[in-house]
Amino acid sequence: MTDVAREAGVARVTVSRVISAPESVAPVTRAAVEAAIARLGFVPNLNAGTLASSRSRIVGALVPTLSNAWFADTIDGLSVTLSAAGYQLLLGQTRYDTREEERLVDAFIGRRVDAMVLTGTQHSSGVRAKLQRAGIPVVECWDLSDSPIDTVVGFSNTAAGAAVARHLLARGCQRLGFIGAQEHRSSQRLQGFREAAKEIGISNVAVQLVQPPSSVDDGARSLEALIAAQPALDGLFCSNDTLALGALMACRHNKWVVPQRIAIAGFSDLPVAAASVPALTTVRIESRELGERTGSLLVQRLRGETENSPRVHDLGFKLVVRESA
Amino acid sequence: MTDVAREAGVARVTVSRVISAPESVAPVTRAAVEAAIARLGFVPNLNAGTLASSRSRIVGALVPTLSNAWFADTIDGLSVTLSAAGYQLLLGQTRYDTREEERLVDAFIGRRVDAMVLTGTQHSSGVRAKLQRAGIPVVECWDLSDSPIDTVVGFSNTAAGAAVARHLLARGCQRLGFIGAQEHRSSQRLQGFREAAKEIGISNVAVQLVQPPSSVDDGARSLEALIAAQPALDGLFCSNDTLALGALMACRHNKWVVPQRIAIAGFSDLPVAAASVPALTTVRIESRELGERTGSLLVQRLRGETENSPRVHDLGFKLVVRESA
DNA sequence: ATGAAAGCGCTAACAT
DNA sequence: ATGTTAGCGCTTTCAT
Repeated sequence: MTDVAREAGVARVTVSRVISAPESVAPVTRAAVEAAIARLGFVPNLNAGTLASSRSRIVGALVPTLSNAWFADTIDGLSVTLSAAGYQLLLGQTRYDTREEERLVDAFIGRRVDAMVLTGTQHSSGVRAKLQRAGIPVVECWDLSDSPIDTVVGFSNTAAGAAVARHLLARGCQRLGFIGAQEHRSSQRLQGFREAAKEIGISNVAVQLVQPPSSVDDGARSLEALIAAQPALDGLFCSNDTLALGALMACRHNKWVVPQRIAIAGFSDLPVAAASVPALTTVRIESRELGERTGSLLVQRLRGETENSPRVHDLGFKLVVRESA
Repeated sequence: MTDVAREAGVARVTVSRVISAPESVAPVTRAAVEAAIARLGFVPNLNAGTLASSRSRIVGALVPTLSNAWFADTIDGLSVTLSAAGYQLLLGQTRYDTREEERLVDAFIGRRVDAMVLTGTQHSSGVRAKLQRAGIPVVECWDLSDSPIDTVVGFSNTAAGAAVARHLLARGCQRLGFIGAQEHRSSQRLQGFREAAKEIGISNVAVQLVQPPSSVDDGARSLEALIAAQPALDGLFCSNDTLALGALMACRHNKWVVPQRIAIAGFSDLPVAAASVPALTTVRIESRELGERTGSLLVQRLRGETENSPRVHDLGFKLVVRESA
């Protein structure tokens, strides 16, 4: 930068201003500086800027894994929104591990991110404390919460689970099953599913849990296990579409006709859900919008447009009834 | 840090050493410093460290979009590998746009990333020049190249396309079609596909191109357009599984029996490819491994283990023959 | 509209 | 094994 200043015959601050607040510099001066920048191929060191200004223009985001299309879509939406506003995205994967989440939060705070995005609303007290102490905007997404760290953008996983149960029961299912990953949002869906089933007197749900991240094979194996234990099963809720697709595959292998023999519902509405045979009934989550909304909320906050926006943003969900249930 | 030093009764450097090279500090001193760090809840400012040492421990990665599961998987593998080695991942999406790629490269260099990962081997001269000038390790992935910027980790897209053509021809297809996204790697696959077809005298390939990122619907619509123009089409190559799944969907709607009426092959082997009906013949790319390999190569380089490793790493591909072709 | 001075919080290089 | 000094490349604040 000193070089650019010398080349343009101005002080270093002026170069700095041309970069971060061009309109505060006289057009002639600005042109000279810009020419010098171009001539020297100068790329400002943003870390030095961060150090001096204590604003990094980096947002940190944590997801369990990118291998699940729904989280990848959320990050896609987030990344586009942030990028358009001049923010960079630092990404971490927790692998559904609390200790890893805490480690990453530390690392990101060490980098002085301007804001953090977390997946889910269950976090260790360490994470909550560190984030609070950092004093930066935090968005938790993919669920709702009564005690958000700061802001929440999501939907009610229990309500979604309940909606699926009501649908299966309405179409006449009597013996319900559930296949889900061992993680919090999946448990919430199960809880809602159970409560709604109980309301009409069905208190027995056959449950099969798998280690996240869940695979198509997990879904197939789990359904076979479920049917082995409970041959009369006629209604199945899978906590995500990947598992549901696997369950459909198991049905084809075993000639269990869907939805007659057994009705199956998934969760999240992957693009392939509509293309499966039979087409998958599922709960649509607008994963990408979730990320976009998170991003624009954060950008507003960071711009200081502190409009007293609510702490909880419920984006809802939608039961998409196709052929499988 | 000054606070920690005072609290522990040592100089600031000592605190610095406890953090970055603990073994160079006497156990007693170290314990005192660690206690002080814990007491004050001190989180070192990594940007200051970057500025002073000119090592950021950040790797920048650029993909066209995360909404394609194959790229998301590559980033997943990359992220895990880098994270284990103490590196953070700065992520950007180019949206298949060269200008956006260049903008992001600038932004990442400005952040003084220690290394860069790019998708594909076609980049503007500006990008090449900037990266060269930055003097950092660069890995281009998802293709091979004769003139890599630095290192390449991928496979031959043309060879993969040729393999698909040979397979379709071997099973008796006579009138070939291709559906692909308008982007370079897809074109490479088409090129290989065409060349292999020509070798046995078939020089006519009906082509339908779509704007990336490609969707299931794109695949369905494209096949219908293709068949409208060329009713005798009996062999189809889709440049990715998403498009192929859409094509299968169109076949079901129109009662075109697969593979008898028309054989269909996809690309990348998404988990759902095996679950589709009929099961999709495709080319398996180990997307996740591709990211892991990229990460470990980079970590080696950054550690200075400059072992004269080759510049081009061909991870290959595998034709997976299922039911659809 | 432009500049001078000071300092952000670390690490490198050289002592001791 | 620990400390001293200098400086990384910016932005801030206050002048002019």
